[in-house]
Amino acid sequence: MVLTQMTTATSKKQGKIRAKSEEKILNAAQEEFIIQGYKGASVQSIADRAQLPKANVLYYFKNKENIYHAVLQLTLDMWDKGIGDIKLEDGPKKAIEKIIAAKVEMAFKNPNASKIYALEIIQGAQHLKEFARTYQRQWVREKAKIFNHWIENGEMADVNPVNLIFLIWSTTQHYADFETQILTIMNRADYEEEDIAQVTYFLTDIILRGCKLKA
Amino acid sequence: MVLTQMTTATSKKQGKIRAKSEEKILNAAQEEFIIQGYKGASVQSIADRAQLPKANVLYYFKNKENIYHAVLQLTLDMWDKGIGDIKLEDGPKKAIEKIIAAKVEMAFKNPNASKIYALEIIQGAQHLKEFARTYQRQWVREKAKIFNHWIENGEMADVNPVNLIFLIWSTTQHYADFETQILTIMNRADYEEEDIAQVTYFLTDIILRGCKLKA
DNA sequence: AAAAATCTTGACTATTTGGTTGGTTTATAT
DNA sequence: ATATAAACCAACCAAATAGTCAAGATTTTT
Repeated sequence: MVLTQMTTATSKKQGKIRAKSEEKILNAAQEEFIIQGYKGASVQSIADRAQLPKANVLYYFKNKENIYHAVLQLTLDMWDKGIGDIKLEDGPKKAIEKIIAAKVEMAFKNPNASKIYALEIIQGAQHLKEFARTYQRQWVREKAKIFNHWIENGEMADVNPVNLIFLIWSTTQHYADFETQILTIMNRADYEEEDIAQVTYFLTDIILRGCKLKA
Repeated sequence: MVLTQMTTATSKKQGKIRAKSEEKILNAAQEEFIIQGYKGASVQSIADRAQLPKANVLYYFKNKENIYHAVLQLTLDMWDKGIGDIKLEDGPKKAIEKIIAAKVEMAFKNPNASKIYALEIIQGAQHLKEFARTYQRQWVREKAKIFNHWIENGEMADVNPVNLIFLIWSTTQHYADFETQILTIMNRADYEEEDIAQVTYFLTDIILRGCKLKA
């Protein structure tokens, strides 16, 4: 399933100039919205970061709200794409490994998407339409059902599947959202490639064991 | 150890009128800052929520930045107070139980503090002074050392203690920060008292087992 | 009860900012 | 080559908003 509500801005396939400008604007906007917040990010600051005059930005996107919606849409698409899907035939061990690996990868490779998403939710999901807000309910229900099957079958520990999903989401996303804090605590300037493997290993190890899927 | 940089606003013990007004303002401001962000929260909107004229708000707090700093300070104090401390003599099991219980309690009882904190960190900790930014490094180092002792002693699984602390922080805080999403997914209007116990049980159970501290 | 300190508030100001306009330049199609 | 459409952009405007001020009201101190 894919989120399909495209904005006018990103839907119509136009010339490559448009595509390129829109991308520059969207990237700039994403950063500004994270750092300054929705209200704090001025169209001028987005334009500056994108190296375009303000009027040009508003030529491609009718108004600020539209820019934000486009950014949000990209974020949701990414979330949707990056979430590891699981199937009954995977069995619990492989399923958990898959979800964790996918989520950690996404957190490290695209922290900004994660941050935009987190900001939006923390602030009350004001800009998310009903559809996007409730979309995950179905996803969680489906996956929970699969986990329950494994639990009833004695293939894993009897833990609440919904909480388990939250646990995996929160721990993985944490490395993106709280990047600033984590780097400060570890006294480092940036994440490195190895961190992905290290974190994936740590989480997989402890969670699998927590689910009685590992000695 | 306590964060001790008090703002002018909260430090000087003044009359009860001042105390009462400041509290009303700070509560209103906390909500506005969460919902609207720093820039988006207008002094007028804070005043409205606090049921005071704007000029009165600015009489108690010189400017908006000051209001925000006071809110942030309260948040940090709470974080500091609410974090379960652990000691070597507790042993790993009790220590983890204590931290989880303290953090879950804080997340459910004071979600707004958690949200303000999360917003600040995600946005790059722009308003946190160096001291506050690096404060937790020491905390984490200390606790990691204790965990390492237990690990070397064979009292628990060989998991990375720093990652373990992040895991506990993220999972517990998640219930506060992503309240909106969690309630939507669970199709509920509000958290209830039992949720605290349920979540505490779930997390303690799975994490203890993940650390080989439970069958 | 008078004086001093604290508190309250409407009115005003300077600045920032989202968005518009209209004219110019550049790219594309015929 | 010429016409048409797309892209560019300086200058402008109206609304929102942080912060000031000065005068009056209330509380506290002496």
